[in-house]
Amino acid sequence: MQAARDALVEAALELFLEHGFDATSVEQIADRVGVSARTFHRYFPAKDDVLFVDAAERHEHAAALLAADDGSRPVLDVLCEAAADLAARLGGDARRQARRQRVIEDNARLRARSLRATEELADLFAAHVARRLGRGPADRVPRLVGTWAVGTIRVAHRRWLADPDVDMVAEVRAGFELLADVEAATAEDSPMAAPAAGSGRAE
Amino acid sequence: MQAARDALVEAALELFLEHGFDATSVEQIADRVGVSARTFHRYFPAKDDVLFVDAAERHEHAAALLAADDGSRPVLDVLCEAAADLAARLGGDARRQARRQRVIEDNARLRARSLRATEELADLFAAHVARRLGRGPADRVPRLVGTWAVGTIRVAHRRWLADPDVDMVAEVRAGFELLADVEAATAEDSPMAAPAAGSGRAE
DNA sequence: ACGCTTTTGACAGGCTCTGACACGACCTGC
DNA sequence: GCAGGTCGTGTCAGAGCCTGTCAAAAGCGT
Repeated sequence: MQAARDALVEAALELFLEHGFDATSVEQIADRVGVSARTFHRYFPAKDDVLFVDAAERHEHAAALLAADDGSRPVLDVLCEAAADLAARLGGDARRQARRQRVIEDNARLRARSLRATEELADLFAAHVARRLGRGPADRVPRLVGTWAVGTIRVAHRRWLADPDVDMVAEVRAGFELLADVEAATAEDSPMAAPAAGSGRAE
Repeated sequence: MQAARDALVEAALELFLEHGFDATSVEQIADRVGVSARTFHRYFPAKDDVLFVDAAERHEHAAALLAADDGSRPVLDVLCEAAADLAARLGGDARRQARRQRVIEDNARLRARSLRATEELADLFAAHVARRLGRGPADRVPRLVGTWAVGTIRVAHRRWLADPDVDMVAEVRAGFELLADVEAATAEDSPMAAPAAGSGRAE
């Protein structure tokens, strides 16, 4: 049942905010919804998972965006769009997201796991850059660009968490503007690996 | 006893490589060294900690490097040096490090925690950039640069893990070369936030 | 109503981590 | 020499997370 699942997420969120993540047991969450702890674990393999249900689908959406890239625009622009989309979704359901993030933010283990999710995103981005550049997904440039791109998202996210008035999408775009100068290195026909800093960027 | 502690680390590493992280219990580790499980937990609050003992001191060293910055060189150069130093240490004790990393790499939870450590490093870098630029440590530019810098380290690290022949230090320097174009934005006297990059395109 | 599948609950067990208490070794000052 | 402190360690107990297994119950098509 999707309803029970949602109820569990909601109950968990409330309890986590009320007593803290570690201080609330799976049993308490299950009790509040009226199911057994075993049932909780059938929906969510681990207690943590109740907080990370939507990350997966956000990533799928980003992957779809990247897959739809027809190659008509610079790679960085495509990444920027995907990043902005992710940011919009992250900030979207603001009420729930904010609560969720507050729980995650003050628990080292959860923060770690959240970072893990962004690393997967970085791999996704890297794979796309690699595709566009005709290189391996583990090559230096794709990996770096992918990492920098999601780093930009994460910074926007953290700034938004600290101050809800921040416009995450604008933050992401601003970040990519700052990053945009490496563009020359990611152009399809550039010498690319060329570490010669002097490389004319304005081609 | 430092000896017992080291012995525990060593035994844990062996067992983890042999049976996997989850499949080895604290008791097994303790048994191999000849102490009780309770003693293990006295040295290491959690089983995971046995793998992350040295990260802290690496970070302290990086912090010291940054603190020694006299401001005579561009910030990015300073970050690059600190990053290269970290890379050298990461690749240093190669035998042990490599085993350690192999264990971490094929376990999602440990990967996550490892990322958490690099996030702390990002904050360290961001704080230094902020100091140099006279801005707040949570401001956009410092955070972004810090994040990108440690992202660069992480990419170098991952590439080294995948292929031990990769020179991590060179990898880091190459990464910073690619990133170096944002340098203008981090110069002390630049308009900095100015998103008006010369790049004609965007949005 | 009859089976089939899915969902749920109950019980059992293994593991991690923490807390409380005891024992011995090793100082230290009287 | 000896009382008292501390430090490392062991033992025991307990809470909590997670998993496996089995059985009951609830949908659902026929």
